[in-house]
Amino acid sequence: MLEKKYNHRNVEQEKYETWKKKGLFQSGDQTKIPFTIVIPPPNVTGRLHLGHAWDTALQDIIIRYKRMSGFDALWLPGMDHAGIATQAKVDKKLKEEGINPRSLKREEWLKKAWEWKEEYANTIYNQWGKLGLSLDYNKERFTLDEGLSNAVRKVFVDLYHEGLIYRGERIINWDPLAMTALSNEEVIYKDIEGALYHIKYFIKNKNEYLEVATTRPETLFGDTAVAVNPKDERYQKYIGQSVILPLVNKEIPIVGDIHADPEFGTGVVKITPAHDPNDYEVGMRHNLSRIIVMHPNGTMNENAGIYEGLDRFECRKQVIQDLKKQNLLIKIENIMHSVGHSERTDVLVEPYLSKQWFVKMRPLANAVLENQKNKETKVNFLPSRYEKIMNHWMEITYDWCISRQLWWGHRIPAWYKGDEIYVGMDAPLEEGWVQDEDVLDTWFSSALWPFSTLGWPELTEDLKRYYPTNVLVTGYDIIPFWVNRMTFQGLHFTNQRPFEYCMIHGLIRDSKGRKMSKSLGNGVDPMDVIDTYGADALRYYLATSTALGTDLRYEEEKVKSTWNFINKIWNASRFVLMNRKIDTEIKLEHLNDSDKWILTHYENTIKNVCKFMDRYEFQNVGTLLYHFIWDDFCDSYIEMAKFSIEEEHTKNTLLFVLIGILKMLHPFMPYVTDEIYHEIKQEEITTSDYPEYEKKLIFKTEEEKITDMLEFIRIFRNIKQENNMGKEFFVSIETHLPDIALKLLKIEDKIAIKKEITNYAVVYKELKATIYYEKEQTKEDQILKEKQLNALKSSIERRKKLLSNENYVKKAPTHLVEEEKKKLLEEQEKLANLQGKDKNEWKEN
RNA sequence: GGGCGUUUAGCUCAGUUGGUUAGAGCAUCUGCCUUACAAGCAGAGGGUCUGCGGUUCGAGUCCGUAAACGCCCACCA
Repeated sequence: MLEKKYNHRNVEQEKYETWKKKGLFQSGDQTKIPFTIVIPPPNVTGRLHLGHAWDTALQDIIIRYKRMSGFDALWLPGMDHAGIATQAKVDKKLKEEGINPRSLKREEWLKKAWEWKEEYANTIYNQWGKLGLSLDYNKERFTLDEGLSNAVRKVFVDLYHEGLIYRGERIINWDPLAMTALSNEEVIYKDIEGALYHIKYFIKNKNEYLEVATTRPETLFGDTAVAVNPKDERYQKYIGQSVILPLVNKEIPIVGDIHADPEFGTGVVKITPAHDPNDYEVGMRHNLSRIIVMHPNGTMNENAGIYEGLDRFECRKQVIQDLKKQNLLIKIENIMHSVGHSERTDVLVEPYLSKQWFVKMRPLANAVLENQKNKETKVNFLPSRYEKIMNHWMEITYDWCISRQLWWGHRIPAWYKGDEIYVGMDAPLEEGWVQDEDVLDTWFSSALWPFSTLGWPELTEDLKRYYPTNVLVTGYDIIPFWVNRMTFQGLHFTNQRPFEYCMIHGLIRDSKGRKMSKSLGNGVDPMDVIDTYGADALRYYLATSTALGTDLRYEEEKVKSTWNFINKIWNASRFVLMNRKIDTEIKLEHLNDSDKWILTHYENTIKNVCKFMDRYEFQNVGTLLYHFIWDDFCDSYIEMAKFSIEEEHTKNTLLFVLIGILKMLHPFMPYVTDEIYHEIKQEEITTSDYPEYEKKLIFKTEEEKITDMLEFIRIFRNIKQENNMGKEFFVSIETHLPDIALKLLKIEDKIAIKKEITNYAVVYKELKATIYYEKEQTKEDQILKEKQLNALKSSIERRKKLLSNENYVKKAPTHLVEEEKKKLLEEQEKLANLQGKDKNEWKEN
């Protein structure tokens, strides 16, 4: 028997290990149709946050539903090595231990990194377990494991030979703290306060100067020209002449280039080809030399002369001071401008000329755009608007910088010998080749995740069976990093979309709508929530509280009320089990009206729940189940069942419906449903069959009868309560009322013959009764009655008007018109009835 | 500059292809310890669905327009 109180800790304890031992999450039943989800591999950088809990809860709900619906469900787990993020954490830890991470040999450092990985992977296993995720651990992968590394090399080598990967010197985004190149996606633009420094660049041999405005004066050591717009009448005459670069006293040309916008600043722009992407282009057009002025760590190099060694921002201060001294600084204009920051380290990104590896994006992106036009083969986004995000990215994307100056990652399979380059799966056999020191962007391997995890490039049984995957679940913030890249790599290498559907959820915010972040300290640890309310409550809350694709404000109150809901289920189950006839099969026979009523509601619930489950609209599922369980099953049916609890049909109906409820709830609340289900059956609910809609359990007539009766009861109670009746009243029943109504209303001993005292009519459809109440009617009572009458009258008026509208009668669906007519008649009768009573009263008074 | 989203009860959110008098949770008010549950039961109050215009017999829902808030992308000397 279930414990008296629902205790989530007791319920959830140790269950997960049992499930795993029993192999409930294993895929592979060849007799079934496969259904696959690959988990978005969490980074091995730390603990899972609420966003992970949400993301994985959604996936677990889908996979459990599919498993119960007869699919060979595979939910493939795994983790991501998370190159730059993990390396930063490992370095930080080493520094805390007093070790300079760069003083270690690569192999030594990697050993430390693997130790870190093991530790954090264990944390994540633990958290997955707490969340109750039905992952098939037999298929688990890690982005750095051998198979996946092989897939990464294969992709690199193939793209290289197809001309879609190349090595070149370009302006890239440089992170001076992590000392690595970044992709565009890893740069976060933030509006910060800055300044536009207006500097005099004197024209050679003249006492004239051009006013150059720049936000980064420290880069002037790399200036190799100044540019003006060739159409700018102010400066045309200077094109071809030279200016003297301040502080450096070097002569550099004045060029005419459309990049200079006459409207912006002074219309004169300094050109620093090695430190700005636009300047790089200008430099190419005018054949300018490229001077790098910084070391990789953001300090100035030898090209900065006396400023060598200074940090870039320190140098900026010095340069400004020195320009001021030489009277070369015209003014400092404070501006707000957006500046790129490194996603991981948050330092200002430095545009930097550097030799890196790139993926040539245009052909790959075009293939995606083409494929999205084909309804049969495209990736379907849920909600569909997110497709535009991907398509837009595909339209504007440019080459992807994939090399990273890190140790933690897939080493680039390129070897150099002098000027020769060799790219291949393995090192060349001859001596003298040196492998590229760099590793690949972590997203390069994640981009292959849906197929590399299934054994690609080998054509394995798993790949054939489970690929393409059915649905990918992730947040909208990950679309550019991951979804887009999986899509083009999947198309290119497997000729198929990597997933049929891409289900997008939002971000978790705090109750004030702010992003959860470490700096704000408003983060919520899902493990704390689980400890307080249980994983079941958290999962149900996360999955059902918001529509697909929109953000979620975390509110503890709501988790708490979900806990109450589970407690309700727990208690209802206790009631059913207490009254259970042991060891009998459930046979739905000799049903009474209320049995038929709940069965009808139950079947309709199944039908609608399945509809919404299939569309992944869990919010709607939540609403349906909540209403059905709490209102219909608990508050209505169980209350009715109490009057026939000794009868077999009642016991059977209770148990039958409870089983279905547990099954429908199971994907959302695996723990508590498992616990209760085991009290009923020996089998596992996880692998049991999902309820199916059965039309033969729909009883329209009885359903209507009980629904009307319940509504009648509600009206009756309302009148009693509104008039503060207490127990001093009598009732005359004027039409047939089911016995159960008398029982529910507790009026079996109050039936009386008509009395000429204060009375109230209770009318609903065919059901009528009059309550006699031995109390003088007060003014308030009369006002109340008047109010009721007026509401009724206006409703009748509304219906009359509607029905007299020819267009409505002609064009609206017939059943609606009929319904209107019926309601009108009912209300008119009710009005007549009420007014009749009123007349009596007024005669009395 | 381009695009997207949101705006519904005090708060957080639902609202299917347009169809009675717009729903839920929490909060509020009233009455109840009724033997599954007081973390509960029974009942109630609370909304000009952001504004304006249009289509329609009928608009929270479709179209146009404006505003507020938020997000994404691009540019930024």
